[in-house]
Amino acid sequence: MKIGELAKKSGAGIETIRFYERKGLLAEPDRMPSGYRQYDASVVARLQFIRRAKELGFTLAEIKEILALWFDANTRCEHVRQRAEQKIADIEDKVRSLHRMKRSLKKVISECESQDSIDDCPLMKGVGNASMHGG
Amino acid sequence: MKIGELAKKSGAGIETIRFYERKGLLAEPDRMPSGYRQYDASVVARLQFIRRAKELGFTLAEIKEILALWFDANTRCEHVRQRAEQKIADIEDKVRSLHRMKRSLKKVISECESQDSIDDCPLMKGVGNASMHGG
DNA sequence: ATAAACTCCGTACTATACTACAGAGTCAAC
DNA sequence: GTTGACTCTGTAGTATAGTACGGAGTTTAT
Repeated sequence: MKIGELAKKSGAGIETIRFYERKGLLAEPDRMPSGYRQYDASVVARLQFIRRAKELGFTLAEIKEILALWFDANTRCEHVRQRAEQKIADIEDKVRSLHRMKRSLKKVISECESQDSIDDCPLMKGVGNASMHGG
Repeated sequence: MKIGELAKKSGAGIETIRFYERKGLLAEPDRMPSGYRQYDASVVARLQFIRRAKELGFTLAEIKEILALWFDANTRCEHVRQRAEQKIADIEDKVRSLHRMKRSLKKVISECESQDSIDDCPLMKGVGNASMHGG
């Protein structure tokens, strides 16, 4: 498939795809005789993974690392394992924080109904109560 | 406390604190007669919350919204509830994706040991196997 | 009193992650 | 066989989120 179709299927822009290639997040694809880039279907999933990982707060540099883990696994096993375990720890950390945020937001909702005090949120413990209403 | 102490306690830079003020993530603080900004302890937690939320992939604009939820709760209840529920749904989505990533990374580790095939990852289903080894 | 450290405001610079040209070549349909 | 859509490379511009001055005034320690 050509770059335009890949862009459509993955939801990324054409320029973004070429940008990722320059940055090493996508391998340099085969070229047609004309010089046009030629992609196979797997790149769609790879681009969607990149997008999702970005939404989760990973930088392109980190995503590049994570992607590499899948393809280095056979080659430099022990080193890769350590990096993968570090990434898992990072992820578990993020999950815990998200759970805390979620619980706090639920509290907001229930207090919205009961008009109780609002500042016993674990993350937001007294998070500054200056007037932001309308900033 | 003055801005320098706040910076030290929160881990944010002085310039960053002023930047957040300009962006409306922090309320304009009281001033001393000299014009120096005067903060109370609660702002430390607020800044730490901002940092964590950033690591979780929220933009400053989103963080501003989330922060507002805690202080708008009394005023525009029903509207706030809906926004809070949307944020919770976003968060649950992020958590699910992180769990998937984690499971995939664990698989990498176990396959690292067993040398099995690597591409039955839910997110990474055949995520492009062009040679990235050394990019 | 005076030096060192801190703060003020405004502007300019940086890094990351795109996004948009310009000017040329290629392919697909009529 | 030409029009229009697509692609190429390279460079330049944008948005977000800071970060770093410059030149001034303020506070603290000696």
